[in-house]
Amino acid sequence: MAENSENSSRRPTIYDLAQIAGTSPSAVSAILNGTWKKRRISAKTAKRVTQIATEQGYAVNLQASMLRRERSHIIGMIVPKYDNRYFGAIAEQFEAMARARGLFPIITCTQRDPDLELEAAREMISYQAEALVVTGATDPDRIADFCAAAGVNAVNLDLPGNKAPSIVSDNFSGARDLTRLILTRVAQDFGATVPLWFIGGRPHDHNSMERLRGFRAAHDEIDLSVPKDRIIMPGYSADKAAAALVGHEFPRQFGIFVNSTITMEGVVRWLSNMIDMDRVRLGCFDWDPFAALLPQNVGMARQDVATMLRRVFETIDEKSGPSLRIEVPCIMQPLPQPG
Amino acid sequence: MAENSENSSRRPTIYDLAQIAGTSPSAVSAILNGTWKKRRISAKTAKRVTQIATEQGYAVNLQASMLRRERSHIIGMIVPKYDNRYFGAIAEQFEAMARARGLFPIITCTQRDPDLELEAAREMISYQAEALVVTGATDPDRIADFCAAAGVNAVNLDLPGNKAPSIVSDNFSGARDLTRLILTRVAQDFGATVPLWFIGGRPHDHNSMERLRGFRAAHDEIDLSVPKDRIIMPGYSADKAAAALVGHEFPRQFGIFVNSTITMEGVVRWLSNMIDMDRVRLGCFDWDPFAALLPQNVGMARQDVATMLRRVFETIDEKSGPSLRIEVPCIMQPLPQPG
DNA sequence: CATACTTGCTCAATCGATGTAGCATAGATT
DNA sequence: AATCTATGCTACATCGATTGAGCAAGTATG
Repeated sequence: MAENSENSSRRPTIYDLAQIAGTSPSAVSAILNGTWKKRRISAKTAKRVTQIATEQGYAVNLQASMLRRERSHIIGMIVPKYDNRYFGAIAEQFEAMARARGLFPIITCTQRDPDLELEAAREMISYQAEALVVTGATDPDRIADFCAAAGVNAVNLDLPGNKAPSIVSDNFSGARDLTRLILTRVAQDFGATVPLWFIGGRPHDHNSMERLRGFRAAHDEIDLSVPKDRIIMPGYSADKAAAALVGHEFPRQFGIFVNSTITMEGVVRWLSNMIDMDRVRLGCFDWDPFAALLPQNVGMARQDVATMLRRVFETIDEKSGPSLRIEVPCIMQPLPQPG
Repeated sequence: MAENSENSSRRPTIYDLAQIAGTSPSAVSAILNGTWKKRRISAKTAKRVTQIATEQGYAVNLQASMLRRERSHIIGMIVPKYDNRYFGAIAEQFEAMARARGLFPIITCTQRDPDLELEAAREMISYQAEALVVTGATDPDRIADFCAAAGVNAVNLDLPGNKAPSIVSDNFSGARDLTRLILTRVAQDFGATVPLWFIGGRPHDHNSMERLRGFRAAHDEIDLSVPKDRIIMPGYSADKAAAALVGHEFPRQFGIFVNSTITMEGVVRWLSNMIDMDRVRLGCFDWDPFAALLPQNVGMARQDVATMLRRVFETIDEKSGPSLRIEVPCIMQPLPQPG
């Protein structure tokens, strides 16, 4: 319908519309941004200009508008990957919540590359983002420093930092509860109270450390000690997990704590080469709908994305200090025995 | 490190830097955007200004820069969801490819809401996006019209339209090949050459129609006719698929064509309530790493995201007409029998 | 009839970066 | 000495939208 009549090459501006309507650019601007009543423009003129704007396929130049207004309403988010449900849910819900607050969300996926993370932050600041949510950054403090220098509000999500407020899952409690569940199910199904294996993650990664602490706490509660060689931390990737498992000896029946859904892919791949897959019970930190359907899976610690994001927006609104650290409990999803 | 010394409230501009450095804003601009050699600014001045810019935590105001330059280098993408690997891969690879071409990618997730789709397109155009990739839109033509009126290049991805060039998977061939594979495996494992069930999708959705055509073609090849009640299209969602399956009667052994990974979730949920899950063989259009590990799954038709996106960028560069329709073959991933 | 108020607009400065045109000085060439 | 060239900058208009200030014409009030 909307037809850019003659000079179809360039986008129309308020000056073009003003010329066509026989009014001033100021009037057009006021009409199109809704301040026309306050500025005492007649309804008749308003209607005419609006009509012309539609005909010409006009869209404000937000570059110019924001330059003048000195408010961008842009909120940026940095995400490492889109390859699991957790970050997918974060991105999706962040967008919806930002929009609901009248903000324009910009999300960038930085592939866990520290330089790309900084580059993305710099770009978002250049686009006049008013706040930045830094999710799962490998080096959150560098980004926070950079934001602070530019006077932009930053919040860490998922991985904590020291230079900006941080919202993270309660990895300790989540891992402890999940470990308890796996221990219980191993005891029930295999009739043995024995230490579990821990697979995935990096030994110096904050989240892995907290989860390992929870894993240990659940064992300590029932006076089990975990042999060192049962902690296998070759990174999160599926390939590394699968490779690491191949080199290990396992008893006839055993339980595994899987540190992420990505790691879980590797574990399941390895598992599928077993003759008897019923030898294993496992639980996974984080949630995936297919992983939830695996018969060996006794439960998943699902991170509470909605609550975390609510805290993120609160933190931004309150302009909290860098010492703030909020831990959001995970939602335990015990899985029923199939069949 | 970078410390915004006194007036930490507002971001420094080239005028602030010029004042501190004792030069003109023009010089600062030239130095910071790299054109200073051409403009015969001395290396000494350049070094000094760069230093000051870093100290002050300066970042260009791209709003102002783009307004002046009249080129934004922004490329927008509209995506329906982030809840499966296909759209996750699209978003991730689109970002990487856009960046590699010196463009700034903006992605928005529109939740399959036609109004939100149009709203997002309008917003991206207002941000001076130079091109728009419209992925899986419910109403691509409305968006294409809108883009055309604003003089913005649009390309449809995944779902085709008539008002802009479209890049889609070759759903027909992918579905036909997948159907062949399931039929073969059903024959091998169950010793019977019988028509399959088709589950998921909407009867008037382009992709579903094409896949159903492929499904039928593979049956026709071997002179099998598909009874009407074996085509179950209650939408893509997992819940609807699970609910639809519950009401059906199935023989002792049978095969299913699953129309998407989301649908697959519902199918597997339903499956997990079966006493004997080995009664079924299934194949799924689209790919998911966990779904690939299910023992009943004989293969997946993985959409070739990298190739599709390459075609998208080519199409944008060549400013192709609305009649262009490119079909990209799927990658068949037959799955080995586990154990 | 003069003054005040209302209505319906227009003018012009402004946001920050860019780039063309041009100016001043130093050194080289005729 | 006069001209030319190179070097190293500065001045200013510009991109499009916004907004405080203000103007002109009409209506109401004293």
